[in-house]
Formats: sequence, structure tokens, C-alpha cells
Amino acid sequence: MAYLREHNLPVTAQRLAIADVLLTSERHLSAEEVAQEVSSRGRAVGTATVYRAIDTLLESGLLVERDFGEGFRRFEPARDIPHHEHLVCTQCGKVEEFRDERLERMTTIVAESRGFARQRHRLVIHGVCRECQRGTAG
Amino acid sequence: MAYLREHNLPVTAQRLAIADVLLTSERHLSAEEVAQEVSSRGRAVGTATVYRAIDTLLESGLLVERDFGEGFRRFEPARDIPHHEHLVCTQCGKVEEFRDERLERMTTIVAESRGFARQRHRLVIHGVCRECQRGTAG
DNA sequence: ATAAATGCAAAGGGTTTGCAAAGGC
DNA sequence: GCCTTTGCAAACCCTTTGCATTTAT
Repeated sequence: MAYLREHNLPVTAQRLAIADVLLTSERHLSAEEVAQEVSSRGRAVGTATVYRAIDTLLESGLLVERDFGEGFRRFEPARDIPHHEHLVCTQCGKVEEFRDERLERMTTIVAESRGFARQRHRLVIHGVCRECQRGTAG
Repeated sequence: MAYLREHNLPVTAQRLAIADVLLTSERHLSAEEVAQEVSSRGRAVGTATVYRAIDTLLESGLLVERDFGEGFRRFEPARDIPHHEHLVCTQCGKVEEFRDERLERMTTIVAESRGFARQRHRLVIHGVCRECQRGTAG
């Protein structure tokens, strides 16, 4: 909300609720999940408002968007972690994050060896998490 | 077309044209590009037909789908290459492929260290290709 | 009071589906 | 002829946009 004030933007109840849900979440939420969560906390919000608030948060740099190839985007708070990769469970959808310096270097080397000026990369590993491996059916 | 016969599926002109465009392409085509290319070769096809033909080709294993985060899928023939990564130019859209054994191993190790049974992974490096670096505007 | 945010609903892009017509077998 | 494929259009999902209304400042 400091951001909102700094930019002379109205601090509305909806924006605060949406920002709170998104920026304190431990999970990677979709826009729909944000709307549901905000609503379940007593303050219903329209889909458009969620997307508009997300845009603002993305511009502010407080939020980061992810694409796990599901056909829609997910969002996570931009914590202190500069860059990290994702490990996604193909059964329960759980997402774990990890960081790997070697991978950073490797992508730069590969890019340069082919004449590309590396900008960024995206690695997603799909697998079955420990819990889902135990219970055969979840 | 051998596949079609083997599975007792009708060999239609549309399916052959779509398969020909997709399986002989050097580029990573989108569904729309396939439709355009087929049409430009004189045989107009409906969008639905393109998608249905793509489904068949994906099931057959002759075609592989890719997601470069553009909001739609691209397809490439499943050549002999078992698995490879992608290097995408953020200016002209050119896609280069490369293979890296270390990356394969690395993803397995990372996944296992976190209790995941690795299934697959997806790495896309974004950058600016040599040609686009030369000409400032293209 | 002004200027912006909200919410609804309609529109948009990519993809899928229903069904009558066309076509391979 | 039987059965599948085709093609159109409508439907679908996620997201964006238009516009009247509400709200923060």
C-alpha cells in the first residue's frame, strides 16, 4: 500500500485485499484463485478488478508472473530471491522453487556459443512429489 | 500417412496436407500458421480440422508440442533428437535447438534431492540472436 | 467535485465441440 | 452404404475492454 500512496493511486479496499492475498501467498495463485480467496474473506471482487490489480502489482515489481504451460498465468510475490526455477508436481500441482548457480552460467554459455545475447531463461521440471508417490491415488 | 493406414484411419487430402506442412517444417509452427500454409498451397482447411489433425499427430508421436509462453502452442516434428532445449530470439522470434547432457542430469539430481520423481523438463532461453544484434532495428 | 477504480457484460484470442454435409473405405 | 472427417458456427477458457456507477482524494 506504500506503493499505491507513492504513486498517488487510490487505496481501495479491493486493491488492498487482492494485494494482501497475492503478496502473502505461499502458493502460486491463478487470477481465479485470487478472486475466490478474496471473496472467501468476505470482500467479493470482479474478475476485471483482479486482473487490473495484478497489472499494477506486476508494474510495481512486487509481483511476478509464471507460466507453467497450463494455459493461464500464475503469480507469486517477488521476494528477495533474484531468480529461481520451478519443480511442479504433475499430480497435485504443488510447486517448489530452487536456485541453481550452475544453471545460470550454463544458459549464458549456451546462448553465447550460438551468438545469442542472453536475456533470461525459464526452466520447469515436471515430476511426482514425495507425497503423491506414496499414496498411489493421491 | 503410413501411420494413418496402420491405424485404419481415412487418409484425407486435408490430413495429408496438414501432416506434410507440419512434419517437413524447419520452423516451429502455430496452428494458425499451419492453416495459412496449407491454404497457400491451394487446399483451404478449417481451423478445427487443423487442430484435430494435430491431435492425431501428437498421439502418434510424430509431432511434439512446445510452449514458448506466447499464449498459444507451437509444433515441431519429432525428429530423431530425443530431447532438446530451445533458444528463442525475443526480437525476430527465431528458434534454435540445442542439446545438453549435463542439463538432463542436473534436472534429475535436483528433482530427486527434493523427493520428486522426475518426468520431464522444459528449458527456454530468451535472448537476442546474432542477426538482430547487428541491425539495431532488425 | 474531480478523477480514478469498480463491476458487469460484451469482446477478444486461442482452442474445442456439435452437428449436418462430404468423403474415404 | 457405413462410418469417419470435414467445416462452419457456437461454445469454451482466460483475459481485456467499454461504460455507467461507485469511491477515494
